[in-house]
Amino acid sequence: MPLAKLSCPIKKALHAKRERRKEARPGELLDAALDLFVEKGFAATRAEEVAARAGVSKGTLFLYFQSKEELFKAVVRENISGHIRELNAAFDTFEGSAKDMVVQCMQTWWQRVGATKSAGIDKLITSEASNFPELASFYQAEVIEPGQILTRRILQKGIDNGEFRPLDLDYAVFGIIAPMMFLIMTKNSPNAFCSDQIFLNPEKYIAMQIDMLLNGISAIPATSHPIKTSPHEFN
Amino acid sequence: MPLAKLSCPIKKALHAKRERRKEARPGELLDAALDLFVEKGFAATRAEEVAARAGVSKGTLFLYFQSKEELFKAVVRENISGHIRELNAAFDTFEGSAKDMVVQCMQTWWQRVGATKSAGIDKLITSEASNFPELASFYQAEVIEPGQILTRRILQKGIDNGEFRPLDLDYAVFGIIAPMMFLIMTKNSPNAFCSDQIFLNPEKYIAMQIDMLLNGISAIPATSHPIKTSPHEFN
Amino acid sequence: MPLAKLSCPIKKALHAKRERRKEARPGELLDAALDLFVEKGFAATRAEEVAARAGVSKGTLFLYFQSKEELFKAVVRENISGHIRELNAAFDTFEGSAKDMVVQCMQTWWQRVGATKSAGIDKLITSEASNFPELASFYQAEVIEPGQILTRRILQKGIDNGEFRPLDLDYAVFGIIAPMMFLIMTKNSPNAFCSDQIFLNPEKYIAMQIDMLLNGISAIPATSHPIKTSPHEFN
Amino acid sequence: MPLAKLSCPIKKALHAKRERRKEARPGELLDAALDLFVEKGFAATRAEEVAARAGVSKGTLFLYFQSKEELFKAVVRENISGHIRELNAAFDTFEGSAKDMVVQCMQTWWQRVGATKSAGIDKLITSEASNFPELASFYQAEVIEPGQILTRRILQKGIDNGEFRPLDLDYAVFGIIAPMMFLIMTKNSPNAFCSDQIFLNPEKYIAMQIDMLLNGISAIPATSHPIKTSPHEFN
DNA sequence: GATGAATGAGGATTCATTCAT
DNA sequence: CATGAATGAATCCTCATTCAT
Repeated sequence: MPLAKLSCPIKKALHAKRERRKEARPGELLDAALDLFVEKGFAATRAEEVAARAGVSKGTLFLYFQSKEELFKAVVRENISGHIRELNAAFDTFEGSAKDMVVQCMQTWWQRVGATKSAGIDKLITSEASNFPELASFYQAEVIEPGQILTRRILQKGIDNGEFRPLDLDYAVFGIIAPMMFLIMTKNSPNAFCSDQIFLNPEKYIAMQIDMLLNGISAIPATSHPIKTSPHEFN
Repeated sequence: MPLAKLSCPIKKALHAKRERRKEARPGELLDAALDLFVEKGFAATRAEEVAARAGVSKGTLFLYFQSKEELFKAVVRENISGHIRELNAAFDTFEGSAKDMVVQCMQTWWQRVGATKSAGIDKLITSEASNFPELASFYQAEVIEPGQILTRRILQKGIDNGEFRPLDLDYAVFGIIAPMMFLIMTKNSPNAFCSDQIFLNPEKYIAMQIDMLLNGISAIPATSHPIKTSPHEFN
Repeated sequence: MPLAKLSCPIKKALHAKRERRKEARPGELLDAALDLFVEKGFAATRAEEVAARAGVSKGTLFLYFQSKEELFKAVVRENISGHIRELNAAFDTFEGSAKDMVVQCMQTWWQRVGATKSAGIDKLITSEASNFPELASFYQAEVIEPGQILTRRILQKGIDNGEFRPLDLDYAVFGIIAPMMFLIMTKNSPNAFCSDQIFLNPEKYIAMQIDMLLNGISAIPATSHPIKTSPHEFN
Repeated sequence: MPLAKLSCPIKKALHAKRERRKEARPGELLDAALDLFVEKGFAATRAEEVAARAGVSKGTLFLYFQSKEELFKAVVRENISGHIRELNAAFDTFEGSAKDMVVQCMQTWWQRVGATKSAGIDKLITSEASNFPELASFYQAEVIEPGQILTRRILQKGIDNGEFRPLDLDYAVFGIIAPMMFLIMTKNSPNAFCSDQIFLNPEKYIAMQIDMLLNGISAIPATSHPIKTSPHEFN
């Protein structure tokens, strides 16, 4: 009604914008929800807040998502998507050494996934997995396993061509995965890990982890270093 | 006043046997709370549920803890402070090499902290930190920083005596911390990481991580391995 | 989530017809709250009861008032501020004698304030003041002091023009205020003061009080009547 | 147990004190309850607080009083007692004039009743009457009516002997009662009436009220002063 | 009798969800 | 479709009352 009587161009612009928005609503809601779920957790995020951040009313949220739980699931499903698939495809055509591939894979993953909001999903899942078992298995199938398979392929290639020493791949994959997951956690749990003194620069962190991963920290590395319970035990 | 007016026999039957065990209550409540907080998160855990699991009534919980939040803090204090302090003390009297110390430290930490219920708290914190800023800084001061300092001491010792090559300690510490945090996450987010096929054996995982940490994965490790953006980039 | 799972016809029947009358709600709630607070006191009045009397649900009450205490304050603000201000304004333009003004003021106050539900608030305050210090000072500033100032102005005028004998105004004001407060108390504590036999007619009561106030009860009044401990003491 | 092994005199003293106390308990509880009920109201007073102030445990309170309501009733009944009866008896043997009697009665009542904790009962009743109808009628019968009868007797005597002009006693009694009730209210509702600036001296207040009651405030009192709606009305 | 630990009904408040406009 | 007023189940917490010691 306010704009009803004037048919100046601005009105059309507004309507056009609203039209476009109509299409975009679910996406805006998902974005807002992602932010808030990551920041505050599922339970502590209020539906109204999500709506407000998306610029719509509470009612509209429930127009697009049956419930807060469904919204949560949609957020996860929407964001888990094909990043890993994409990395896998890239691997198929990659020409360099396995070492380069490790470097490339970790750096690229960070740029395309870890540094984006999507990474918040990983944190979300770890927090809420037990309250949403079905989501957890979805995540398992969509992210965890493909990620492990990709990692495994890279390591296998390095072993095959003599770049890497023989490794138990079931466990070695976590040499790559663990530091990246840890980075996500620190990035997405602002108060938990990052005091003022300790603040990670992601690129430097990744570089260092790659360095340690490939070369270890020992000055004179032993190719075979059997770990056993040391004779020097803690009291 | 509630039951005051009916003094029929059924009333007595309604009351569970009232045991008076003032000394034991707080501990039982803390145990119950730890279980539930770890399992479901802070917000999703109802006060009454905690009480029920401890075998007491709602009211009794609030007899010992001013609020649910205070209960949470008490759980944290009870379960995590001291562990790191203990490890630090152990370090002071340790005789072996820095490598042995790394091995020992990671294995001992796992046995004494990581494998226990307490470790669930670490996962909890990452989820709830933003909703409880003061708790987060408490955790920061009590756990994160002491842990980093201990790790740093060990690495420094190894560098000093030539066991380890020179390292940027600010980042190298995460070579030890990250895999352990990752292990906690997987252990305490049962559905998120551990499908039926992929199930970690913690000791084996730790051994492998130590192996990679000390020796890296390269067949012919380069003592200096500058990481740079590879010429072979992903598409 | 509550009713989400049952979508049987009975569900619709459970919902009372939902009327949307945003403008009207606060007023209706304030009226209901006034009634109940006056009748039962602040603490003994349940929020849900107020809502029910206003014809809305519990939740709606908290939509308009942040808390029960805020509701209480709103009731006070709505009902008592302004009355005294109004009387003060009336005084400014009053033409008659001071005596007439006393008469007029007491009668008008009764009609406009004392006889209305608002007066129940005055009684309320005396009961709940100690539990709501900030409310008490609000009341003090908004009602008590302006009331005293008005009373004092009237008496001063009468003294100045020789209608009244010289009086210690700090205390004389209560010659007017006390009987009116007493009237409020009796009117709003139905069981406490008004048995079947003894039932006050307010207008007659006020007339009588005015008569006694202006003329006293002595047959041959002494202009100066120093009160001292009488030689005839009670045993 | 702490004192079990020493049989020094101090132990006996403690026991002796406890013995004596046992008799006094209900009285101490009633005193504590009176204080707290007057100060905070019925609902806002916690049973435990009453017990604590009486120096006993929560359980003990319910040993002597079936419920908080019964405690309240006992407090009222205990304190309403024979003050008025006493004043009535004093009147029977009083020798002085009716004027002296008014003076005496008001001053004595203040000293023996108004200034004591018992007066808190009057405030209590006005606050809680509607929640405790039975108490209200008890109060009515024990306090209000005897008080009015006494007042009436005094006034009647003054009229009979020509000291007072003819009065409608049904209303004139409140010329004496109202200021006293008002005084009680102000004294027992600390925050409601007494700001820093306005603080009543009871004796001075009573003297002034007596002065006004007996003599009025007019400079030239008219024995007959018919109150009617003045031609000068407030706007 | 006295104690105070334990109980649980009750009440304030929140917030996901509904639905009249 | 969009809105936001209205709803009421759910949850934290209090405190009168009970009862084992």
